[in-house]
Amino acid sequence: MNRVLLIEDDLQMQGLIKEYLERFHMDCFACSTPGEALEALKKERFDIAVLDLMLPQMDGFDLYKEMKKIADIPIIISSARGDIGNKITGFELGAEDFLAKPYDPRELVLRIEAALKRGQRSTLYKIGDLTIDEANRRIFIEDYEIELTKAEFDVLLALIKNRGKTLSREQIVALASLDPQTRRRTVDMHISNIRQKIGDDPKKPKYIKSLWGIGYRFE
Amino acid sequence: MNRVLLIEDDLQMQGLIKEYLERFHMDCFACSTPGEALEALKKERFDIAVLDLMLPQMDGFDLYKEMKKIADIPIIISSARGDIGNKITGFELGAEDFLAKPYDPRELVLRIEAALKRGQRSTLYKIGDLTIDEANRRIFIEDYEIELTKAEFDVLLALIKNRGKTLSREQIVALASLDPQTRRRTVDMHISNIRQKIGDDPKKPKYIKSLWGIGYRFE
DNA sequence: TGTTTTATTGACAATTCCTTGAAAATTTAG
DNA sequence: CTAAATTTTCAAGGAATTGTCAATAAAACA
Repeated sequence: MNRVLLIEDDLQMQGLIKEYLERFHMDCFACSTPGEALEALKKERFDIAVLDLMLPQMDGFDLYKEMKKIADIPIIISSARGDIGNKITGFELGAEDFLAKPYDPRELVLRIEAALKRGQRSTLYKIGDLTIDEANRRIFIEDYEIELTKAEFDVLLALIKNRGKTLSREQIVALASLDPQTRRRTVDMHISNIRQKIGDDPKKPKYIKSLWGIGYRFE
Repeated sequence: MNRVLLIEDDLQMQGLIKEYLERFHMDCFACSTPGEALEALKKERFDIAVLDLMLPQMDGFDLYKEMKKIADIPIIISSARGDIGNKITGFELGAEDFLAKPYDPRELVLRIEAALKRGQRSTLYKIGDLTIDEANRRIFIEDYEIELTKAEFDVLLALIKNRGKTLSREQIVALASLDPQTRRRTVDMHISNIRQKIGDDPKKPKYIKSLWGIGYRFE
């Protein structure tokens, strides 16, 4: 059962939404102040949060940031239309979704469901400075993105998924789903290009080690 | 019967619109000055208002705010195209809908009906200069509307809803609910057209990036 | 119906990537 | 230490992909 943290200062609205969410089999914890929200977030596990930006004690944007620090769950922002104005938008803030008030509770349910479904985030492999986002096919090195070609990405991913294991060139071709006719030298070339792009020196490699006469190994 | 408050200083236009609305079974109260408008709003109930921004005695934006204070009904703003310019858009102000003049009275009728039926307001995606109004299927770039075809809109929306994610052409077809038989090259063509219309250069794209051998990604 | 708009497709150029041979560098074996 | 084997890298050629024009088919519209 999905747990929803609802932050809404209008108590009437709060009750209505909570009722709705529960009718759709969601466990909803509702609160009306930033303090309560942060408290709850520290103590309990939530799958998603719905945050009304117009709160009294604390600026909604600050609360958003505080929440993200405590638990990195998707946050749907709601706000009276027009209040956002020239300021930063919910999306720019990184919100999962954005709803203008007044909204239909049914729509909120749909958006929560969509966000949770979407939120099946792709696997991240983090090794040293490297971060590999599998489904999105993106590579970062210390927060800077590195652009790899299709084959390079597939080779690197195969190595990382089998890190610690020594792979022959033939195995790499198979694991990376390259054209089965790919020659051994071509694999070398891909490795060379990858090393160059991620800044790995073949002589004293941090990531991809060459095993003389055998193949390569990621470590 | 729906009551419409029309604020329009061009008396000829005013008469035309009023006549149209009444033909479509709407009760229309027309006025040509801010004073009359506020007066009417205080005294009578309206379901929706249509406000022409170019009024003499008072700045249209101020009038908009005054009206919202008196009665929080949806307000459709009309304005000579281009007059909005760099300023705040009708949307940012919180307008229910926005019409560039000159407009077809029939379109106004449709939009009023849509606004009333909707009751709740549609989501806006704002990314950089782009604003996408999902329910109204309209796209704005720096407050100017861009016209996309159905397929183009659906493709762009799919990309935006999955921004940051790398999508194959097949995924785009599915996410945009295009004809499942749509060929890969057709997707390219849609992307090309979208890019041209939103002014995105494929060589150094601000919005839609091509991933060689993989697909596209919105960022 | 005829007219206009939109989607699709082929063609071609431009671009990017993969492959390959060979030279240079490195490692291993004798 | 020298020679052979292997890896690394360069650079060029060729293959595949993408961008876009223009023509056509399909669809929407009046």
